[in-house]
Amino acid sequence: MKDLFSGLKIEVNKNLYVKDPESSSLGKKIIEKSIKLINDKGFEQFTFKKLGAEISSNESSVYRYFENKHKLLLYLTSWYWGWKEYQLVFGTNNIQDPRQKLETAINILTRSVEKDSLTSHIDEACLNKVVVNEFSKSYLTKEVDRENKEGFFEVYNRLVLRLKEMILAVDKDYLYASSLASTVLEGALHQHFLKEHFPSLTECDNKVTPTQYFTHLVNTTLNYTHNG
Amino acid sequence: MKDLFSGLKIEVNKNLYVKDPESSSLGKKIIEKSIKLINDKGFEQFTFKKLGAEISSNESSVYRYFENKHKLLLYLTSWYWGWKEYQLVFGTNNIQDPRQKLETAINILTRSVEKDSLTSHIDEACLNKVVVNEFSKSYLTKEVDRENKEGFFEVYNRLVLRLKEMILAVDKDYLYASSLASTVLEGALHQHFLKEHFPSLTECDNKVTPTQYFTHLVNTTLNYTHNG
DNA sequence: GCAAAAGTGATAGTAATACTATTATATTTG
DNA sequence: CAAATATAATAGTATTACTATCACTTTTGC
Repeated sequence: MKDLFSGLKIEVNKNLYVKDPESSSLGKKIIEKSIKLINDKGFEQFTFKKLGAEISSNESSVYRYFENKHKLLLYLTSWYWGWKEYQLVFGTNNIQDPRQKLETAINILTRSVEKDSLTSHIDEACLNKVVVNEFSKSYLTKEVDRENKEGFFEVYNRLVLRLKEMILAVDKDYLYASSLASTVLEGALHQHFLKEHFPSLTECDNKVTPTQYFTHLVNTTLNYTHNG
Repeated sequence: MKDLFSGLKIEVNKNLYVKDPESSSLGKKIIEKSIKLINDKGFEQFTFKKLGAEISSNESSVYRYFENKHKLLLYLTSWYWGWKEYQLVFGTNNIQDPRQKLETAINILTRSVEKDSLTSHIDEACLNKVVVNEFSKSYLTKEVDRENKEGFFEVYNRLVLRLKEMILAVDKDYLYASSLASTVLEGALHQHFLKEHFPSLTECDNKVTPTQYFTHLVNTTLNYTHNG
């Protein structure tokens, strides 16, 4: 995986940051430590002051990179979805059979993230936990429409559309391809969360994965023979 | 609907409030106006000070009913799920055919909420919007395990279990009944949200409902003929 | 090699939030 | 009608989410 991606920069919307954190070592430290700190404390208890201490600097330095913690969260989650998008595109592009392609896509998009480091400063497994716990908070806001217009959710939108196209390639008559695609992406985060905190609300555990569940769900739904 | 429920009190966990808001007219006003205010401003911008002004009282009065706004949100969402549970139980209890029963359940749990007032002070349609936008924030916290142990999510847990049982009644060999049940409940909120803010990520709109999508999804999945 | 520019770290300050505490007044109830 | 309880108002604290300023350091461009 590493070789495929080395030297590759994941693009996020430029309005999410004041100064590109990838452009300096302090910026990279901000990204690295913010992921750990949000994972440790939760987004509500995470502050730029605490982050400043963590990077042996202070609040004001962080503000030079990000306007506020909401934008930082949008940056981190956009990066995550961009990273998933690369995995999806490279992982499926040489598969001819639509059914096989879709199954691979679902695997990539719903599996747990192992330590598999594309970049030295981003711990993808930790970022995955942050996404599971905090991604919803990035769009469940009163500013969502304006921010969506500004392109802050562009990567995520594109990812759902890619999955939708793969669903339609398997069954062009399926009526709910977008909804199913968004259900798989969002639902996978949710099942991973339930696994940890509400085990009675899911079959997923150490042995059963969200990937198995969603693969079965999509397969049975698209196998259904339509009338006429 | 009204007749069935009149005089019925929806039970929520007693540790969610300091003083039962149903026990006084000020308490009812707190519930009534908090729903509207959270819906207007979003949970992050909602404060007890603003709520105090709204009920022509002040902050300190609100604190006598609820420890903090997080507990108030838990109270409101628990009430909502309790209300849904009554609809589910009364709406399905005389249906014999498991398939028909499940279809009715999905309809009740995924449909949009119309003005249909069980209580004078709770606007269920408005509360439904609050649940769509804010419910996730009530459990995506670092305190979720402790609070779950305390029973703060009891009603929701029970609702998923009820739906799970109905799924198993249709197909006792289906391997992912809990996951499917939690997907339907959570996914319905999500599809309603997408309909409003990310229309390209869902087929749901004025004509297609989340209910149709989930009914189709569950039907096709449980219609699938197993090998052996 | 040096001056200018840019980046960083530290401190101070503001308005708002999320409370706690106290007290006076109003209302309920035994 | 007195005692208990509920409410309203005010004040105060620590923290948050910033903005502004300034000194110091590092980078860079000629």
